[in-house]
Amino acid sequence: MMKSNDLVVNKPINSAPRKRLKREERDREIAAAAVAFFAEVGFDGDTRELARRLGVTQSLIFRYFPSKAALIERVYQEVYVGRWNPYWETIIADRSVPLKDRLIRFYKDYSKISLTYDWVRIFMFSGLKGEDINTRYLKFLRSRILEPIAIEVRAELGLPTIQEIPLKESEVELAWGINSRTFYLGQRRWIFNIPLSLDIDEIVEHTIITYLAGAKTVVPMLIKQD
Amino acid sequence: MMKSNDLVVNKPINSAPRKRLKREERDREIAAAAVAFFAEVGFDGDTRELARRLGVTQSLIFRYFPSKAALIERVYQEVYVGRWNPYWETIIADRSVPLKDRLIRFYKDYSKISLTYDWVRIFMFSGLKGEDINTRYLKFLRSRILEPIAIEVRAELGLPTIQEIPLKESEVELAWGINSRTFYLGQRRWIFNIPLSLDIDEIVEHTIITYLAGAKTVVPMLIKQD
DNA sequence: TTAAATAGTAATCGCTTGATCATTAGAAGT
DNA sequence: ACTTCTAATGATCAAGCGATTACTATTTAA
Repeated sequence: MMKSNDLVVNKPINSAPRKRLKREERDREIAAAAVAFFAEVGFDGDTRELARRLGVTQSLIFRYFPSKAALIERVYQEVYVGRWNPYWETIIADRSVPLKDRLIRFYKDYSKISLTYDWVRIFMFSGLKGEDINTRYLKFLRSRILEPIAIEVRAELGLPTIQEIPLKESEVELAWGINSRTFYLGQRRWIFNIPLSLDIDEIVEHTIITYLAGAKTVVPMLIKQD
Repeated sequence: MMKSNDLVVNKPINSAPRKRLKREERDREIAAAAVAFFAEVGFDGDTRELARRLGVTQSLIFRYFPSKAALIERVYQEVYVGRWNPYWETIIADRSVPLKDRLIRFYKDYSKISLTYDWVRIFMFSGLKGEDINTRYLKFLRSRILEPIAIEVRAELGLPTIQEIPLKESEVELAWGINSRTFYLGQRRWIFNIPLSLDIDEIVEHTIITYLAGAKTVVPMLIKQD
């Protein structure tokens, strides 16, 4: 809702001297501002307000992006594609390190990206909007991270390999638990506004320990079932 | 976005004979439709579309609710307040039943409410909108469910009571784990559109077993720390 | 110094949307 | 059947918003 003393016009508030940036630089500036802006107010946020925050006219945005939808698409690229670190996938599989340490290391690092204000909120806003990029991202996460974790747990517990007994859905489901646990931290912090009294790193450690303890009890049962 | 063949007028599509309901009945009908509608499209959904789904004119909505904000407030009441079952709180504390069974029983029942399409999505939409009702709800949940669970775990494991050693933040944090785990199921199903291949009841059981196994390992450590 | 190229602006269009109000019509009481 | 009450309608307003276009100002190259 607007306050009555806000004046909505089509130009930036500070009539500072017109700044002329190179096309690529302005492009990045708009994209970055769009990520922050849409993360805050959602994708229904209007382009005039975004322009105001950039100190630029609203029409300029449409000289860089053909439509608001295209701008939003760019935001997805920045957040989903641009922040994935392929090295993560190798951490999980490195059996020269104890599994517990691998998991803790990965999740601490992954949390630094995926538990930021922008990431958490963009992820939820786009999900609620029905964008299939979320679905694709989660499928990617499953195949690159969760299934590998479930496989490593088998090895850790001296259980049959997936060649002998294929991975059960419920084993992957158990691994989702870590992910859901940490992501929920981000939601509490950045969506529900409940400050976390404990350090995230500390919670990650407890989560991994809890997961491994649970897996030790549950996984042997799971793979015996039909 | 509108499709060009949609015709937006200010009257219901089927010009069926005008139906005249009692004030209270229409009130409930609008509120129920608003829950379903806003759960689907978010709170930026427009009142004309809501009216169309009700088979009623848009102006009628404003004869029952003074503003859209008031209608949304009503939606919160329906979802947050109207669906809480006070009996849940007694299940947790009933020591005549094994803790594992109590937890499974509660979470299976709670899931039936809080993992519905409407509930999950309204919860996220209102959270992202910055409504403090989410914060209040989660504080309520913490005091009525999570802290009691942490207390019961102490008793189950034969550990000191909270009179002897006050409840640690990290013990409550561990209990959040169950909740985050199950809520994430709802999000995967109703927001990210990933169908769950396993029965929710089954996942709840695994989650409780995993939690209790983890608690057995972790909680004794936690309460020894400063 | 001048002209071409282009980053940026100001104004405006057309449609959407919350909200209002005078009017219409279905039901209840007599 | 007639009157009264009020649920529901239809038209309309004003503000908001995505998008377009003619114009302006700043670089860059000749």
